[in-house]
Order: sequence, then C-alpha cells, then structure tokens
Amino acid sequence: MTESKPLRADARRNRDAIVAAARSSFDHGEQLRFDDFAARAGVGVGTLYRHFPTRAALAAAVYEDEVSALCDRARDPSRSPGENLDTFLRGFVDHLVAHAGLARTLAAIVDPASRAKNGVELERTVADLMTRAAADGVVRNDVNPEAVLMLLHNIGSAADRPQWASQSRGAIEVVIAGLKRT
Amino acid sequence: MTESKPLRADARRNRDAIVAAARSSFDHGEQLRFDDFAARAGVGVGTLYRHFPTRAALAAAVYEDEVSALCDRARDPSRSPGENLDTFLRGFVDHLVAHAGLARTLAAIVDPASRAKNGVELERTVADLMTRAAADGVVRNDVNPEAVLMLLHNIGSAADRPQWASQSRGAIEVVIAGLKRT
DNA sequence: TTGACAAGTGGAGACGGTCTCCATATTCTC
DNA sequence: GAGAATATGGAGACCGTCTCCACTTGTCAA
Repeated sequence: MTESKPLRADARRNRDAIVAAARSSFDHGEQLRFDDFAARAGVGVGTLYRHFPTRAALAAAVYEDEVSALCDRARDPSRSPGENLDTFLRGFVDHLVAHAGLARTLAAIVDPASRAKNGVELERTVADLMTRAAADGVVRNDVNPEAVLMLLHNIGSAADRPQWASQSRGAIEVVIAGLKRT
Repeated sequence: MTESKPLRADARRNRDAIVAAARSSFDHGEQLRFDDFAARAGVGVGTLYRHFPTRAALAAAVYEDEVSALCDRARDPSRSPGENLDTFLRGFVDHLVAHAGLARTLAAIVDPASRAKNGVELERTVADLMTRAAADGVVRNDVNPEAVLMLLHNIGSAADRPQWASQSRGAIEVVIAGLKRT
C-alpha cells in the first residue's frame, strides 16, 4: 500500500538480508523460531521486529519478492511476444515446481490481503503479455487473462498432491496450446 | 478407537466438567488460554492435561459429544419413521444455526481424523433413519445416505457466510421434500 | 467398617518462544 | 565535519504451555 519513506542504506541492506534468509529457510521447509530469522540474517531481534512485526508480514515480503522476480523476467526484448508468453508460463510452473516447499509455506502463512495485492501485479503482467501476443497474431484474443490466472492459481494451490510436478508441466502445456490462434 | 478402562467416578466428573466448560466457551467464541479451560471447569491444570493433552484433543471430545447428542435424539418411538427423519434433519440444522460459533470453532480446531471417526456415527444414524422411513413407504428408497450426508456437511462448513442461517433452513427443507416418495 | 492399593488431583514452577526497550551506532544533510 | 535523523542489537520482561510429584480420593476385598 503506502510505499512511504525510502529506507536508509543500512536498513535496506538488513531488510534484504532478512528476506533472503527467510526465503531460504521457507524453501527448505524448516520450521524456525521467529527470532532465528534474525540470527540467520546476521541482525538483532529488534531489527527483525522493526521490519516485520509478525511472521505473516515476513512471509508477505518473501511472497512479494517472488512475484516481482517472476514478473520482471516476463518481458525479454530479444524474443517475440509469443515466445515471451510461453516462456513466462513455463517459467512460472518451473519455478513453482523447483520451490515446492516455498509454495507450500507461503500458501500456509501469507494472509489473503497480501495475496490479493500481489495478485494484481501478476494479473497485469499476464494481461500485458497476452495483449502483445494477440496483437502479434499468435494467440487468441478472446481469452480473459483472469481465466489464465485462475488456471495458474489452481496449479499453485495443488502443491501437495502426489504427482504434482509432472501434472503441472502437463497442465501448463495444455494452457499454452489452448491459447494458440487456430 | 481404544475405549480402554472405565474412568473412576471423580475422573469422569472432572472430564465432563472440562468438556462442558470448553463447549460453552467455544460456543461463545471466546479465545481462551488452554490453562483457562481448567479454571473454568474448577479443576487443576494437571487434570486438564491428563485428560486432554492438546487443544485439538479437547475439541475432538466436544465434537464427539455434539454428534452423539444429535444422534441420540434421532429416534423417538412415539413418532413415525418419517417424522423421525424430518425431525432429525431440521434439528440438525437448527442446532448448527443456534451454535454457529461452536460450529466455526470446531471446524477450525478439530483434526480430520476425529472428524472422520464421528462422521461414521452420523452416517449410520442417517442411513438407519432413511431405511426405516423408506420401509414405511414415506420416502424414496433410491437415495444414498451418503448423498444426504454430503448435503448436511456442506451446510455445516459454510457457517461463516452471510445469510447462512436462513439459507440453511431453506436448504434442509429442499432435502426433506426431495426425499419424499412421489 | 476398614485397610491398603490403585487411580486421580492440583498447582508451583520450569521451559521456551515472542516481543519491548533504549543506550549506542550508523547514515544523511548541509 | 557537525548535528539531526534514523537504525541497531540483544538482554531480559512477559506470558502461554506443559511437567512433575506429594498429596487426596475412590474402590474393593476381607
């Protein structure tokens, strides 16, 4: 929401270190005491609490970083719009599969509000990729981006089913094929 | 599972008092410290922990009592089988509506295992009521009890939607009507 | 009834995770 | 480089959770 003040250099550094440490231990499926995130990041507990008053706040920051990283990689000027869309979708699923522990942890901790907030950025990204690819004539223009987003969401929220990894890759290929102009 | 040893009289009394206290505070939506359940029941913490090692264990006991009470009231010899079935179904929903807080709390705490365990008793009761009513010729005999149970289950798990109470009563009337022999 | 043993009790206090507080340190601004 | 603003860290307060055991109560055979 409020992007407010620019952080002082050292504060920014510490914040980033904390988020990185949290991301890593979430990803490994570790169940840490909240204070331990501080130790992992090499900062004091006070610093941890100033930046992230609760576990959920920390998880939200990790989640936001994940979404941003994904969205940033979405547009590569050296590729065609159609390739960008395909690459993004495959990359999305690959990322989820490679970090299933992270996906599970975030699904369990992140609260609906920040989930929704970051969903907006994702939606904008997908919509943009689809619009460009459609303008280029390679994908259909009668598909709602939200429909695609819903499919992605369904893939993500099934992260604890057996066979999930292979099923996900199969599913995203179906989506990619389904988007192609016939 | 293991019904094991019969409790000593005082132990039984204490256990019942704890469950009653828990039921009451769950119902009121209170968020008590675990130790406080003991105080409410007028027993020591040690007694609470011996009977219920965890919050989930306590919730499971409350849940079991609820289901048993519901099932016990199911068969009234002074009524016809058809009336018994109708009464049971309406009573089920009335009970849920009257104790929405309890339903919510139990839904949040009770673990799937004990949910399943008590589900069996419910299913037996419903199946029995339906069989008798069908033998009496007042309801159809081509409906699976599990289907009815599924309808009941969905009613219970929607306990926090707005309009839930009136929608639930409407829904159960549809079920009752739908079961009648045409 | 009573004695003796098993069963059950209560609550002080150990334990451990969460969070606050503030003297000190670092960065920023001019 | 001085002063203001900002950020730090970690000792220890705080507060639920849970254990432990000296003591009480119930049970039952005699």
